[in-house]
Amino acid sequence: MPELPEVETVRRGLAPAMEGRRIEAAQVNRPDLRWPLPENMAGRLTGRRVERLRRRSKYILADLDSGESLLIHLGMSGRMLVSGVMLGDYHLDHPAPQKHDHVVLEMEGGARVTFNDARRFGAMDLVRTDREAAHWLLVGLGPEPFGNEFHEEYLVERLKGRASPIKTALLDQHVVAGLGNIYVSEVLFRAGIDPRRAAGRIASKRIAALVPLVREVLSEAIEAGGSSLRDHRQADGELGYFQHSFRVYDREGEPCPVCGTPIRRIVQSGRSSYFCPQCQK
DNA sequence: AATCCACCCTGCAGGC
DNA sequence: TGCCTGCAGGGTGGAT
Repeated sequence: MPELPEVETVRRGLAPAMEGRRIEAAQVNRPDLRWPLPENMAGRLTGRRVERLRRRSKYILADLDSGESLLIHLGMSGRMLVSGVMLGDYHLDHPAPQKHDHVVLEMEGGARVTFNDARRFGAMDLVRTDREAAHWLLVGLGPEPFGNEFHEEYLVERLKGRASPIKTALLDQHVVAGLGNIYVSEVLFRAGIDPRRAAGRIASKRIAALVPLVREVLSEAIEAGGSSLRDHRQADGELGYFQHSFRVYDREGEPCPVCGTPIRRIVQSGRSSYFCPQCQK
């Protein structure tokens, strides 16, 4: 369930169950997800204390007291479910094992964290924390949308001369890290930019305006606990609710919330884009 | 460097 | 409790 807001929501949901606690047992049910899992993963996790849970782009990093970090990517369908903890006034019991439960961590304190991923586009790896920036999955990533390195001049410069559509450019994790198919459509709607326009031919002022809009959309989505499409859930089983705030995504044929023109769906680089043909030029 | 697109895998909805 | 197609929030790798 993975764009930046969903991953951040998962991180926040896992933190109380994991941070400061030891992994008492680790069960690894298959040798690979999208790529092979690291050598002796269960052994390298067992007995280790999770010092911190961090997020970089769409990755979660669990820093262990061994000097390694567990790198987690949810792919398209990955979930991290917490059980055996209190949620408000009631206790979340451990569910029966599900098909596609690939990794199960039993935490000190009684919590269980289950990684379930039907499509197996997700990934896990162990990396030395002090060398994580050089990890092959992280090394080329662009700046964090909320970081200081993501600013107007940067984005204008980065997109200068690019012939690819602005939709494709913003999906490129080397340009800015963490946006995905939903939030790019939402950002471009708010910016009034047609997703088909060549990135390098859009006025600098309009490109610059994307920076605060990216932050605005992502902030609102995080605040809402992410988006729950197709039954995806937060770590505690709750549903995010930003999907109710989509202005164009997944709304083909519905009236534009601004002008009433039917929202259009097109395919770009094999993925759906949604936009208002009247408001976005 | 930029761009295109086949591919990885399973599940589900919709049409027949 | 059919069969088939298309679609799904991810990203890589090879070709051009």
